[in-house]
Amino acid sequence: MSYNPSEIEAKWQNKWDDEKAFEPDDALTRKKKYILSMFPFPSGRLHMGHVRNYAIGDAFARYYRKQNFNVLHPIGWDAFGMPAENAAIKHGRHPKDWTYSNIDYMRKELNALGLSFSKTREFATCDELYTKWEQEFIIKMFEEKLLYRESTTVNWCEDCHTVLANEQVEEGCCWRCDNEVQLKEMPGYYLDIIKYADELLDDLKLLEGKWPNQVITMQSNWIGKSQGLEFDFELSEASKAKLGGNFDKYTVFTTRPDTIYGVTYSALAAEHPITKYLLEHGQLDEDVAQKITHIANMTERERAQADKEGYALGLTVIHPLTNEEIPVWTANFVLASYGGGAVMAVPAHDERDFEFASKYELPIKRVISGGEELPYTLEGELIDSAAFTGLGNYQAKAKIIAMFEETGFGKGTTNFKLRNWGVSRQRYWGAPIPFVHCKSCGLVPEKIENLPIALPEDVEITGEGNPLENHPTWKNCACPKCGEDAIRETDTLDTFVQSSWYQFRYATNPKKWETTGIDKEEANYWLGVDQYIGGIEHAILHLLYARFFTKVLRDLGYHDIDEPFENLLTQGMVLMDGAKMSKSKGNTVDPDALVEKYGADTARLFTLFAAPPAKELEWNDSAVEGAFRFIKKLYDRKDKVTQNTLPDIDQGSLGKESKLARVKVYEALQKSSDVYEKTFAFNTLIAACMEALNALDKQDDGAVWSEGMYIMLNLLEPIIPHVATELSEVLFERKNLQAVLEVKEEVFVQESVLYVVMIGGKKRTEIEMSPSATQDEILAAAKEAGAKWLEGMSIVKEIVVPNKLVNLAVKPS
RNA sequence: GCGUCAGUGGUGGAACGGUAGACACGCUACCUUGAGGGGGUAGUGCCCUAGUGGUGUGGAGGUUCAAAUCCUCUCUGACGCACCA
Repeated sequence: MSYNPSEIEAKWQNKWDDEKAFEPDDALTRKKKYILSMFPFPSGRLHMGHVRNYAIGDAFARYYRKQNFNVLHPIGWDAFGMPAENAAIKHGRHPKDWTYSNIDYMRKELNALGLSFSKTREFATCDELYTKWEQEFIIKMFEEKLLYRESTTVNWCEDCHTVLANEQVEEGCCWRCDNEVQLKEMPGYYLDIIKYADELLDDLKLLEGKWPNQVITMQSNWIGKSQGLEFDFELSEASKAKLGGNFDKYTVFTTRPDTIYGVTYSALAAEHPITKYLLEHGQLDEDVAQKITHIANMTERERAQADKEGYALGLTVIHPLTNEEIPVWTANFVLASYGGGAVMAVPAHDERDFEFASKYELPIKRVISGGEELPYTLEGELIDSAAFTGLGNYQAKAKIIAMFEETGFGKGTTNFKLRNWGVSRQRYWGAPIPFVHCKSCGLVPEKIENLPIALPEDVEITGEGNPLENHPTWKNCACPKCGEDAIRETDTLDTFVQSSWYQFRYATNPKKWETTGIDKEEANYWLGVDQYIGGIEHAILHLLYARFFTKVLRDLGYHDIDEPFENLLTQGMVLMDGAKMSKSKGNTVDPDALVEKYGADTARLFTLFAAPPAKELEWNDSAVEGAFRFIKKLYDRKDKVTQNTLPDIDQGSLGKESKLARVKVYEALQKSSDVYEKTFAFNTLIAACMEALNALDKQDDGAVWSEGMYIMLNLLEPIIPHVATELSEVLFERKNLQAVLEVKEEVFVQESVLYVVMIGGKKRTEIEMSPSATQDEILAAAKEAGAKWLEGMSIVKEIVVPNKLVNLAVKPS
């Protein structure tokens, strides 16, 4: 019978369902592996990126199951989010209906790929039971003051009608719709991720060698820790008077306290309270005021692209060390969101300060020696710096900070680029933020026993505003504290909140889902995730948030885990004609059609064979055919097998080709643990199996064939599970899939060893030697064989690499 | 500008510092088939005077008996960050 993938695949998918083959043990006694591929958004259909992601994860899960681990390999749905609402607006379907029917369809698609997911642990993040626990966490975070509500300038996407977190702004545009982001002042809920910035940064060390370097560096840069000095500039008396006595001083931050004697001006952001005061009280010339307002209305990105621009504010401050009076300017390069929105400017040793000072003819004073031109930003000795003159600038930094601390004028401090995570979204299809606004009690969290605060279903979604705002019976409620009339919060949580803790939900036994959010004992057993697989695009967003949530939930007592994802594999994109597959470009391949035509095993084999997982995968129709051909060949060779167990083979009785075939088979077996545990180079493991099959084909010993298939099917089962299980069933009653296979070293013992003879570093000839040959014998044979190239030469050095080669270093004699 | 990663045949890609190009795709020739498809055999980095020849892993140096691999510089590309004081 010839290879019929659809029949075989349906048969085994049903059988696996019946056998409940992929559920982890409830008992937490065996060694465990938690294998997780990032869960999908239920967009409607699977794409090739999903196939790649889940093929990789499934290979790990099946491999470790065969190594006798208790394996948790779950799947779920990242189900809240804008596309559901957009679909509702476009097609008039309710987001809930749209989402759950997409899930039903995509579940079937995943099933057709033969992925070994636990079926009992599946959930969607829009399930009310999931929302319930999430809301509990949010309330606990509020109680611990990790969640707060505040009105600030936020990133606003007009297209999506919602606020965006800093991490969701890419090159000044919305991460989802690419619309330009605007600035807007409005209230919102924030998670104090900065409180965990140090731990998030330090613990990156624990991930070295286990996460891609690139991701670690990106996170480290994003957190952006810098250490320096924070001190106050006292305003001059005249300036205090000008500000109506409302301000005495303001704080600045610098990472270069060693240059403090070179300060020639100070600059404030357009949004700084002092700048604002001057604007609001008409203290500035009208055209200057207009220009400053114009700057304030620009996004950070626009300002970054603009030329340096600033205006003197007619104020002065006192230099804390020299008591000089220093002019205060406002400048478009000073960011309101960092370091208090005010800087000391040292044009001699900072490029921005220099550019600005040059443009506005402000004085420039060198205080660090070195180099010829200004600005000079490298190391050097201090000059013209009072008692610190002559010190190296590195040493001076520490001394100046110490001096400020002693005198109480300032202190050493740390600043982060990381901003607190804004989690409120003005959208319907998300988890409601479980708070109530009460006239007398203020902001009040819901009572835990009232959770979940579920979304009302009777809403009309038009795209104009948040439907929760227009739903009186939902919006109007009683205050959980005083019982008076109150208004429910209508903002919902960022969808990244749901994906920040799903790894803990899977680890909690579904039997407890009604009564427990995260089971501590089970979380401690299953986590960290032993292998996490997903796209590089989450390097900052999801992976940073999930690390943060893990630490917060730990501190709230839900578990004792520090890092959620032990090992991370970031898969490359799937490309067609060099470009990312996308509907808009029309260069997609439909996984359903692929499975229909060739079967799931071919789809999986191709995606794992065509490129190593971390690299981009270029689509190639002919290579898919090639993968199909290999499976077909493997299937056809079942007739070569003569025994239904692993045979004992007398190596001595075999011909040369059979011996070589055994070598290839055992080389593949040896490679397998390396691939799963270290290199992840599935492509080379598949290549090794192809070599083994090619070598088996060159001989006809039934026992060698039986042994070869027994082992190869075991190795290939994680990759092409249907056909490998089918053949294993027919040939070996699946005994080969239960066994942990051992390498037989005697297979590698050869009667003769081929040595390459190199003369002067060039390959010249080969010699065949007995494995017991001494070094002298090998050298003698090499010299004889290479006599032709040794003529007129004298040997200066002789190298013998056992079982590999001889290198004779020569020079003309 | 800064950071990370990567540059190997026509293509995807292999190579503990030890025979560069495994494996696969494509291509060429031949065999099988009525054709197509499928299968099989042989060949396939480049150059030449065709050899047990020369050369070859973006480029230039270096370390080594030996370098795609290690070091220095440089070029190119991808991704990320980007006035962070």
